[in-house]
Amino acid sequence: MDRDELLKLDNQLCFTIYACSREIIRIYRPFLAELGLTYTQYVVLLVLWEKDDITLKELGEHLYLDSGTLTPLLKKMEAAGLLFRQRSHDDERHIFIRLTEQGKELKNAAYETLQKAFCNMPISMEEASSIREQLKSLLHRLPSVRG
Amino acid sequence: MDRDELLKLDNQLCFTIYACSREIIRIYRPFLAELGLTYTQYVVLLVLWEKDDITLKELGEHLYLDSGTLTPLLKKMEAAGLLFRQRSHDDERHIFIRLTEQGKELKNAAYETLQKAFCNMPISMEEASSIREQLKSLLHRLPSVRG
DNA sequence: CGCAATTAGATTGTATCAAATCTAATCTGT
DNA sequence: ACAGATTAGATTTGATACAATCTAATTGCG
Repeated sequence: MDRDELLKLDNQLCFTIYACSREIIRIYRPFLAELGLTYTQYVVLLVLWEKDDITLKELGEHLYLDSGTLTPLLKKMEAAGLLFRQRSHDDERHIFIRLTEQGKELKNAAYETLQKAFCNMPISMEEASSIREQLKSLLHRLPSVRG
Repeated sequence: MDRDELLKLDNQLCFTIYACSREIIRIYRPFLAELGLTYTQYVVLLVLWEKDDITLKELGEHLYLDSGTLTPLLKKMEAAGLLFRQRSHDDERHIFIRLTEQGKELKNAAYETLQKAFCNMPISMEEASSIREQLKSLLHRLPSVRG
């Protein structure tokens, strides 16, 4: 590909993914607002609903986020009554994150809300699934700072 | 799909795109730093290298970004000597963005740098192109605040 | 043991993003 | 002409992201 072609916005996979990410989150935003959640708070809960009582580090590995992002986010969610942050007795360097009852309860409302949000997405389950698997394959191949 | 399946992080197209976006930008970051650019500054230049002398609004339409993001970004790039911001004489509500010679020059270095960056991506041109077209198709179907 | 290296998390500073609001300029219908 | 609606940008505020740096705790090894 020549210079001008390679540098066209339209030919950039990275930009397409970047733009898609922001536009999809924009669509989710009003639905998540009904739950009182931001998008990042929502994905934190997705992890905890699957596996509760994990360390901040493990949470960050699932989400590809570091402590600089998670620490203030989790403090806000703790203040909102969604979860607890508790240092490990064995090794005080670890912080364990546990859902409150309220945090666990929210899963039901989230399920209803997310179904509505998905209906607003002009894409079939099959197409979504196909693109998702292709991107997951790419994501797992990418060199990571987390090894 | 039942409740637990639907709410699994692994089954979320939106999260996969969101994580991919950040991880790819992370890979680009050190390469762009060689050019003295952040990722957002780089995509602004991609647009201007294709079509110079456009309004802030048109720039925002290409990038899916609004003035709240672009105004401070463009002021920083103006201060860095990459572009000029100039109000239209005909309609002073419009700001035209024009590259400086330095801004135009940077395209050559960016081409070299981006080739290097792409070599670091564990993906073939064909696969990248295929995923890109699928995501562009989705992106163009999404309802937009910009109509 | 005792010290260097490692590790987890917190903090700080910079750079996005986006919703809401504001100002100035232009357009529209009568 | 002119009031009301629309439009383009700027500003403000709040929420991420992330690199770099710091602190405290733990581990590895001679």
